[in-house]
Order: sequence, then C-alpha cells, then structure tokens
Amino acid sequence: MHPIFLNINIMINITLPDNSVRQYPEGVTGLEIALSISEGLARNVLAIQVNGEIRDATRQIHADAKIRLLTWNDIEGKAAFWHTSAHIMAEAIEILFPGTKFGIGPNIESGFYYDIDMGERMLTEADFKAIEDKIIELSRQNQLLVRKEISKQGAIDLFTKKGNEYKLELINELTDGEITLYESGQFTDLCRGPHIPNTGFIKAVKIMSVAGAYWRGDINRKQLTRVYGITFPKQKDLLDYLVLLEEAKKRDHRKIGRELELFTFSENVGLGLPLWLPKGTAIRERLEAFLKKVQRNAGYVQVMTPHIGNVNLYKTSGHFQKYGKDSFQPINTPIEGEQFMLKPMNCPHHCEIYKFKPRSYKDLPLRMAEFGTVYRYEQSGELHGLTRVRGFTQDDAHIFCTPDQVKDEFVGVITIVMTIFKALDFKDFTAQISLRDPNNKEKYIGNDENWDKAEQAIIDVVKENDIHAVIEIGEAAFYGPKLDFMVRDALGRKWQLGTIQVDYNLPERFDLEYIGNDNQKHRPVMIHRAPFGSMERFVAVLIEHCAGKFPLWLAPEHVTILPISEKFENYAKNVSQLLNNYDIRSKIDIRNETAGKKIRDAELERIPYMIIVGEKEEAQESLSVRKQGIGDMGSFTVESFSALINDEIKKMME
RNA sequence: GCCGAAAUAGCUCAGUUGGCCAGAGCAGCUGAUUUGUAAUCAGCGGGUCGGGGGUUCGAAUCCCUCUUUCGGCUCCA
Repeated sequence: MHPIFLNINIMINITLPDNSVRQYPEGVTGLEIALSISEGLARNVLAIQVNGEIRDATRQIHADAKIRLLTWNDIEGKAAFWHTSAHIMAEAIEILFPGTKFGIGPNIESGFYYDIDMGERMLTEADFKAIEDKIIELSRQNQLLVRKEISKQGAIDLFTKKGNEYKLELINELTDGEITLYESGQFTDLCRGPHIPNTGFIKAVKIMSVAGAYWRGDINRKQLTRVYGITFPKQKDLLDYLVLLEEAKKRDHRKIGRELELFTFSENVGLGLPLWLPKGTAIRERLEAFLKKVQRNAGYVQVMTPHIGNVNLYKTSGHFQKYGKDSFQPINTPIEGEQFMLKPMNCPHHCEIYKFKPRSYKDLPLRMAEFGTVYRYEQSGELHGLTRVRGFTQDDAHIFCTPDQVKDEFVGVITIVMTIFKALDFKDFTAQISLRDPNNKEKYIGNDENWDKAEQAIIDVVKENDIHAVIEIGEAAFYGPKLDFMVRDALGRKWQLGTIQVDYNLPERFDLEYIGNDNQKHRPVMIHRAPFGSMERFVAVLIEHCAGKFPLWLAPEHVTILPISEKFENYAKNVSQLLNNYDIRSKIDIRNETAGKKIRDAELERIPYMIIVGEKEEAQESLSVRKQGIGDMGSFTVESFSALINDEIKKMME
C-alpha cells in the first residue's frame, strides 16, 4: 500500500470494472487507486467514472463506489482530455490577446472549441501558429487543473470583475452550491469539469479553424468567434488524424461526383439545383426501380402529381402560413389574384387524391407513393453538394390508415428502411426519435392528446423492434413527431436519410374521412415516410459510403472491354453483345492507347470489371478478367463470367 | 441569412515583397505507334487570372464592391 494511505483508518470499498472489490482509505483519489494497480496505469489515467459520474481523477472518493479508470482509449477519457485542452487554448488566447472574453468551450466528437469575443479584433489563420505554440508551452508546464467550489455570489463577483457578461449569464442560471471553477496556471474558468490531472498529457495540438457562432445558438444574439482545435497525447496521433482527414476528403461526394461524372451544378440554372449527368442518372434510376419493387411487394400504389399547386392548397395544409415567406415565391397567372407555388412537399396533393372518392375502412391502409420533386428555398449558406439542395426528389409515400393500424404500418416502413440499408451495406446509422418541446407547445400544430398518442406509438414501435434510438426533445416537425435514420458523411457530419412521421394534423386540415364498419365517419391517420429521404441526399451519402465504388447492381457500367489493339475491336464488340444478352452492362475502350493506360483509366473510373481481349482471347473465344481494385482473375468464357457477375448481384439483393 | 477563408485553362495546382506577350501536369485535338494487367512518343489548341470599380507609369498580385465556392453558426415542411 502506498505510504500516504498509512495514517488513514476509515476504509471504503471500491468496485472495479471486473467486479473485484478493493479496500482503500476514505478520501482516496482515482490516481491513487490507479497507482495501487500499476504505475503505467497511473501515468495514463485521465479521469474516473464514479458510480456513473465522470469526475477528475484527482478528486477524493468518500464512500463505497463502483469505478472505472478512464484513459485515452475511452471516449470519456478523450472527452476530458479535449475539455482540458479547450481550457488551455483559452489560457493561451488570454495570454496572447488580453481582454478576450470567453463564452463556452466544450469538447466535441473530434477535439474541442471555444467561443470567444475579442471585441474589434478578428482571429485569423495567421494567429493559429502562435496559439498552438503557446498551448504547447503551457502544457509543458504540467499545470494542475484545480477544482474549486464557489458560491454563486463569489462567482458573480469574479466574472463581474473580469467584465465577462457571457459567463455571468451562465452563472445566473446555475444553482448556488453547485458552482465550480477550474484553475490552471493563470487561467480561471467557470466549469463543471471534469478535467485531466495536468496539462502535461497534451503533446500535440492543431488549431483547425475559426467560424462565427451565435451566442447560445440564438440568431438574434451576438455572433462570437468559435475556435476549433484538436489535441493528442502523441505527435504521431495528430499526424495520423490529419492523414485520416485528407483521406476522408477524397471520398467527398462533390469531388467524386465530378470525377465520375455523376452530377454537376450550374450558376446559370440556379444555386442548389442539381443537374444529373448520364451516369448519376443511371444510378438514381436503379435506386428508384429497386425501391418501387420493394414497395410494390409491400402493398404500395404509385401516383403522380404536378410540380405546382394552387396557393390555397398550402393555406389549407398550413404550410403557406409557416413557410410561405421563406419559399420560392408564388407564381402569378394571367388571372388576377390566382397564384401557384412550386410544390415544397407532396402531402397536400396526396390528400387531394385521398379525397377523390369516399373511402371505406376496407380501403385502408392506403399506401400512396410518388417520387415527387419538390422545391424549397434553403438559405444560401446552407447549400451543400447534393446533401442540401433547393430542388430534390423525395421517395415519398403517405399511408392513410386507421389509428389502430399506425403501429403495424410503422413496422412495415421500418422493414423497408432496413431492406434498403442492407442492400447498400449501410451499417453505421443511428435512429432518432424526435419529440416536441413540451415547454414550447405553441410552436406545434395539433392538440395535446394527439401528440401524446403519436409520440407513444413511435416509442413503443422502436422499443418492440429492438432499434437502438436516441430521443431528441424539441426536434419534432411542427405537425407531428418523427423517427429519422441518420448516417454520417465522409467527414463525420450527420445527415438525415430515411424518415417516418406520424401526422394527425393534415387529415384534420383536409377533412379526410373514411366510413368505419360502424357506418360512421372517422378521421384517418397519415404517415409520411421516405426511406431514402431524398434521391439527392441518398446518392450523396452512398457515394461517400462506397467512395465511388458502387455495388455491382448499381454501377453505371459493370464492365469495360479493353482490346489490346484495333485488330481486336470486332471481337470486343461480339463480347459486348453477348454480355448484353446476360444483362451485363459493358462498354468498349477503343482509344488508341496501351492496355496499361486503359486499365489505369478504368481503375480510376471505378468500373467493377475489366475484360482484356487480344490475340489469345480471340483464338480461344475467352475473356481475360481483371477486377477493379483486385487485379487479374484469369480466363473466363462469356457464360462463366456472366454467371460470376449475376451471382454477385443476386447475393447482394438477398 | 450570419462569421471567416478562398476563387488563375475542363481538372489539380505554380506564379517571391506589384515589373518582359500568365506557367506546369492531366484532360482535349493532330500525327506517329498496334500495344498484354495502373500512365507510348511528338506537335498543337486552350485563360479578359470569378464580375465590376479604384490606386499606380505598370495589377493575377494592393484597396472597395458584387457573385460563387469552402469551413462553421442558424435553419431544415
């Protein structure tokens, strides 16, 4: 036992993650526990989890507890590491730019940021180096992070003296007796912790970028400067991270979209209005055909509706009141006072189809699908490749059903979403249940009872289907709660793909009805759903997911045939025709180039297979096959090669 | 929409502190070559240096402004 423990005689039980229990003197710290296990561990402990709460490893433990010592290998360890780094960055900035006021400075998924107010001065990239150097200098001082409890008044006095209105605002919302400060070197920050024991762990730092960020996320308040940074315990970790970032950038769908000629934009057409090139169109059409087939099997019917609708339609739906002024503005007609809008969503049109004739409970559920193109005037700063555009096509459908059918229909939609994710090998998705903000009910249309019912239905279905989901309060649409499926792009940004939304509101506004088996009129429930979300965003995420190497069933071309010289062009044409009989999409590279050049170009184009034909192949009526990214696969016949391709496709679709 | 950065040939990028008709590689075109598993050789064409305005003897380079793009923020029916 460590000597400092000797004079202490009250012992507490500490349960380690392997459920072994050790006894320590009351007041023991995480660091001391680590030291009692091994010195190596003690050198690496960044924080400690005590009965579920993450704390400083230097804080004393006063009662029996279950603990976990956290290192760089734990998410929580990294979080503490980066949180402390944010403090050190603030300390560096305060030294370099005295008078800077600090807002909040949390750790994030990769690194940390601090929101700062430098008054008139602007922080620029030219300042990064100085900040980085100062951070390293401060880190090397092995500054301890000292936690101090302070009264609310004490905190107010301190930050009044500093003239920091941001911290004062935060303090005002805190409860007296729960306020803590952390001191490191000359820097004192209002902070709940936890922090790593000292700054010496921080060995590598990179200031990544600066950006504007509204104080407290409120567009009506002052915009502060947000400084992003990341730190590591080893220089090599930083270099690896930067390499990883570079690699990720190569997967950017905007880059690959240009390289593989999938889509483009033109200022002359308009911002955020994608132009689908032939190869991109081929992929999109195949996705569409795939989903149509799945939906046909699931009992959907396809409909088609116009790209515009009378303004009154959106007044009925309520969308005009909510989004009218931020939309593409209404189109006037020769008739005075008559106005149409580019449709920003398909639901009102589908409601009118529902109303085409009286509906019986026997007609329900009615699953009405349309690949409907809609136009939304997104803010200019929001546009982003294919993931955020102003004109896009939703793989939309609206399910009209009885309240009793909601749950089953929800399950049916989830099944479709899972079918798609599986066919495209999307494993890394998260589900998000978006509920309304109970403190802000005026933001939403519809009555309490319906909201509660809808929210409960989603929660139940998700639970019963064993889908891991996070619940987000306040993220619901204005007309109802929803379940979204989120995936990440190459750079880790989250995008919503599939969505399922319960709507008790539109049926009300459109006065939709069905006759029940009691011969009475009833109100149907509407479920909006789009498993892809939009074709644009889905293709974008798909491109980044596979880095342009599309699954065989989607690839614009399966094969490129490479004749060794002009002499074998005829044989190449024969092969191409034969492959066509087996539904294999091929093209022939007849350029006057060497085989090596043609192979290189085909590899860069990410064409899944190459067939090289020359004298030998023509004589033997064979094909030399090369797989993209793999290499030479040897000799095949047209039949055996076709079987290989078609088997591979079949396997993916199972 | 807000904050910041950037914009040079179809693409990727050079172009020192303002100074000869603005450069390279790839792509394109022409010709030679007739090729065996990731780049054959030669020649040629191509740019109002994002648009506009200004400073200057002189601007891709400095200043203003607009547009677009990128990174964030906000928003996302």
